Amino acid sequence: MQSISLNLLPSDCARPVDAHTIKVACSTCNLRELCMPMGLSAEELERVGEIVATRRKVKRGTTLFRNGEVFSSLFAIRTGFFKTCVTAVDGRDQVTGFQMAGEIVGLDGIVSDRHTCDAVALEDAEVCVMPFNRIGELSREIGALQHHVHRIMSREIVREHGVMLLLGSMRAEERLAAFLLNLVQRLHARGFSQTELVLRMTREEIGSYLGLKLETVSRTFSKFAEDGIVEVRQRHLRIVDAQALRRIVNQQGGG
Amino acid sequence: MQSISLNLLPSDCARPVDAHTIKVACSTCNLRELCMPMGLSAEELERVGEIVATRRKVKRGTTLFRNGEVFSSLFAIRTGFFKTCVTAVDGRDQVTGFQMAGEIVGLDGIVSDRHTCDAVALEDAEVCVMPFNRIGELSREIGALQHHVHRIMSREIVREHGVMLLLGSMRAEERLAAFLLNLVQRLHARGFSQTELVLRMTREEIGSYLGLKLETVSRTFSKFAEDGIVEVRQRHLRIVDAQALRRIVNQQGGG
DNA sequence: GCCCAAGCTTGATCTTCGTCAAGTCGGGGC
DNA sequence: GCCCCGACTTGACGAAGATCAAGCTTGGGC
Repeated sequence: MQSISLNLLPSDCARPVDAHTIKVACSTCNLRELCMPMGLSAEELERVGEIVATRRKVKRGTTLFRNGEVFSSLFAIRTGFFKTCVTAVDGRDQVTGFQMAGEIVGLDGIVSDRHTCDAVALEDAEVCVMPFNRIGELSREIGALQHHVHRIMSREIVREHGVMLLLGSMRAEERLAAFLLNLVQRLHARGFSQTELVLRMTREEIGSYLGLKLETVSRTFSKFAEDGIVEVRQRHLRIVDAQALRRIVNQQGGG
Repeated sequence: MQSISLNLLPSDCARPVDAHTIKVACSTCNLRELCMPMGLSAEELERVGEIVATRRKVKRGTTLFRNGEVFSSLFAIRTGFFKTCVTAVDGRDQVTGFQMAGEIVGLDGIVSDRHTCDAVALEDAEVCVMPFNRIGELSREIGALQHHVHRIMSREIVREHGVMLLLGSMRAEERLAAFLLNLVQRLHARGFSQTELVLRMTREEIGSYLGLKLETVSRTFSKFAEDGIVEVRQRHLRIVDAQALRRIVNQQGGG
């Protein structure tokens, strides 16, 4: 099975990169179609590429940003895997999403100029730092970029609607099935297997995201394994019967 | 359940309004500070006001837009009260929010040029129709408008994070307490009482939003009433002890 | 290669909320 | 003013998942 790259990192974790380097990097980046607007002229593509001010490496277990920190940039994930989570005043916290290469984090910070959640690397990662004022300036000139930014934010809103549906009306098996299908679909879109994956997060983190306790996540994995739907060995997962997962998600909650 | 209405509208429900009328309306609208960016020059304010192409009345029980319909405009609520809800393939649906005067609906449609949820008026309502391409054009020229649009979308993302926390980690009493505090706070910001309100939605709709069944919502209201925290008479609510509600929300889920 | 702690699994029991059922209330239409 | 239906309340019971507890697995650090 293909593992998501492990970026063994040198110590320079936030080095500036000159524009030329970035231009080349963006236009040759295989994540281009995930991060960048489509249908740009060569000149526009070059200018949009210059949005990326720096790269930043984030070690596993450390935060890219934290609740309360000043917001100044959005981040495009180049490599690695993140979770974002919000924390209530009483200390409870809730994983609000898992993000992988090509996805954008930091949108939560725009409204109040401060981040309102934490972004934690679940494996060593690298992100492109995109100063938000630079995005603003350039999207005033390049319509496709402006629309792209709007689409990214709207997509996040729609994704969260889906999570609300999941949390509000699905049972444990349905939630986990939906989660696995979503994860494997996104990995597949990045060239990974449709059937095998390595979970980068703990049972507890999955549980937090799905509104379940870690024991319930574990038991549900075991149930799926018994039923021959998946094979589970710790964080290594093989989806044996994706159709069964789809049936589980689409069946009415009531039975 | 409401019948599926096809917007059989009286003819004055989507009437164009000339720019002068709108300019006057927007600049005198007491919702201005909710809808419009702050810190604009008089000239900018006038131009931003021209975004509103038409007004549209939406009768109680009918939809402003529906899942699958082509997206072309955002809507600013002038009067009335809406719910938005998403529907799963199996027919389950989930209320994703309740919107009141000064709030913006339709952001879900940007990503795919189609709406992905329904917006239903819970009381007779009127909205300002703001064609999205016009917003795009003008925000290229007026930086404050551009930032305003970004902030509105980011605010929605952050709001949904809060709902995810609620759905993922709170118990029934905490959910309802958080819901009531949020509702009364938003009403208060619009000049209504801090302690009395009329619920525009059914117990079932509250339950859908909070991931609870209507019986649980009803029982929890009764419990709050027994404890002297609120007075409930059908949809009329008086909050007697807001501090108690805050304590309920902030207490750890575990006890 | 070994050790250890973090993460995971599994079982037993308890709690919360959902389900089903049987009323009651109240506002809109006549 | 009365009727009726949709909305709401309340009770009894059951099921899903939480909690508590005990033991297992494994991979990362030495």
